[in-house]
Amino acid sequence: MATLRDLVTQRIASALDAAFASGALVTPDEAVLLPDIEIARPQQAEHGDYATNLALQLAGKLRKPPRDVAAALVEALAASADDPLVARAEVAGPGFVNLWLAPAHVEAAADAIRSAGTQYGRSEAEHPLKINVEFVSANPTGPLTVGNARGAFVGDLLSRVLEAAGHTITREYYFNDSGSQVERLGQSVLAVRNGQPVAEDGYHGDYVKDLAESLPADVEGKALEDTAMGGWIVGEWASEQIRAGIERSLANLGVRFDVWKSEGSLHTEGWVTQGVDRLREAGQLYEQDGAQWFNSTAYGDDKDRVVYRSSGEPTYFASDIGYVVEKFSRGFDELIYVWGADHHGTIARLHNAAQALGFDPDKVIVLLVAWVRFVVDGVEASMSKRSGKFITLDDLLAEVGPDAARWFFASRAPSTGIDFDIELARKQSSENPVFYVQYAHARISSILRKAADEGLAPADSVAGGLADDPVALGLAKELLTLPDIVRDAAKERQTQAVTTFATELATTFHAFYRDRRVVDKDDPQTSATRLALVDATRVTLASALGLLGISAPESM
RNA sequence: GCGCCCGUAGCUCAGUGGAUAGAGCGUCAGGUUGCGGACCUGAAGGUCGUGAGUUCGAGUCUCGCCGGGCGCGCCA
Repeated sequence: MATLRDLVTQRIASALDAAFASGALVTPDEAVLLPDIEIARPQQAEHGDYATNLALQLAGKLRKPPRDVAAALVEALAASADDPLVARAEVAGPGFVNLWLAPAHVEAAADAIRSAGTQYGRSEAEHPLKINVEFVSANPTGPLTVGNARGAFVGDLLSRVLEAAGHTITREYYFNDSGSQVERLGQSVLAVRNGQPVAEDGYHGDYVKDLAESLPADVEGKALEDTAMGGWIVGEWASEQIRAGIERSLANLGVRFDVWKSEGSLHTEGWVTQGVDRLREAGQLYEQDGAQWFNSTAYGDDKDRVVYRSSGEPTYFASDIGYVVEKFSRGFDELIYVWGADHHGTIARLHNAAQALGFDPDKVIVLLVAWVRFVVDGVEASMSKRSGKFITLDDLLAEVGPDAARWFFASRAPSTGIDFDIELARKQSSENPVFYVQYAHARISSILRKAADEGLAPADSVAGGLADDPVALGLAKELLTLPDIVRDAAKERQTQAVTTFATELATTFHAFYRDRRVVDKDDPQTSATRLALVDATRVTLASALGLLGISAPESM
């Protein structure tokens, strides 16, 4: 389904064709490559509902003053009051063409919002993709911290936006259940259970004590005292307990994963071997000092990378290679990795390996999420699972709730660092803009209840009811931009624009509410139209919030 | 040393190359004989780190510099 911006853009494109056909615009002797038509919503109302800089871009190529080109475009648009889409067009400034939408179109589109319901804002993708989004992927050696959790927010929000833009998403959690850290975890749990001190490089958090207390006398039928493998056995057990706990924490946040993939399974299922074999067949694998190296420098890396150590053990990178092969074997068009910024040094080798494996490296997309620093009383505090000092996702959700937490992360670019002060978060949560938006939704719900009590109902259609009221028309126009906002967000792979939209829409609604009486028994016809408009606003707010996984309360 | 990220109002942050750079919080001054005051109106507050360049037009693109962060392992 075409968005409003699509419709206006198409309209300008046909006007441009008409201008050339009529001779109003003429190309010089040589061929002219026409620019893509871009339109934007101007900041100022007097600049129209949409504006295009097409004439400015075309002027040089056509060797004609920008305002003359703009005038030819306006002429070709031949907009008039009874035009179905564009009611007015004019030349402005250095050569902008400003457009005003036809009220009848706005009214019809506002009606469509209400019939779309919670699906409003979603659109079909021109090229729907099957996308794998891998995120969080924190190893299960301790609860999720606020730092890990940022990836959970970013990954889930991104997935939601991509889904709304018409793509099919698989949410995936990748974890390592077989490394030496698992053994260390097991030894730490055993030490606590046996009343012994935990090794310096072990795990010290309170959760280790909890695990020790719930540790059964034997795991998988193996008594723990009489085996040198106790660390491993207990480690695997503890790791799974923690993984299940992480899954519960994420569920509290409203994040669910379609696939939990362990690194070990990539080996046992043969994907790593298959991937490395393909590199060897491609002639990009060689042996040196007893180790197997990937020829990453051939693709621009600053050094080659070890795949199998001289001990014969595979590296983490070997697993990555196998994982790329495994993921593409499931038919994904794109792989998105949400990684902590500290992993940026490994992006090049991943891309290079994908290319050497015969995949399009542009389909392997790594999004970096900046650090979250843990600040106490304005001073940075260390946060590590080993030391046991950290704020968990559960702590955060207990303090501020999932809605405020989601909004907090959704409204910031993933690439900017965050100093996270839990005291400040607690204090500010009541001032979180999310409540401002939710309040607008609750207020509308209340208005609709009040209207029903008084025997008033929203009109089936607002047709003919908005044109004469600039305040109502302005609100309606704002509702219509959500699908374009969502589509852009998916394209940019960022979600801030959705929170900005929701905040601005709430502001516009509150102003409308101040200036226009909605429930009015003395004027039932106007009241019915306004109730319909307000209901469309409610749907739009609920959609924008729902898109971010945030609730839209009927009262608060 | 090399690479990546960041630098916008007092604070936290938005800002697809476009017209007069915005929001929330904070500060100050106001607003309710009508539908939710978790609201609204107004004011103060900016050399967009800095210097060049590209462009009709730069917070946005390119290069240099300054400041902060993170990487640079046969760790994960």
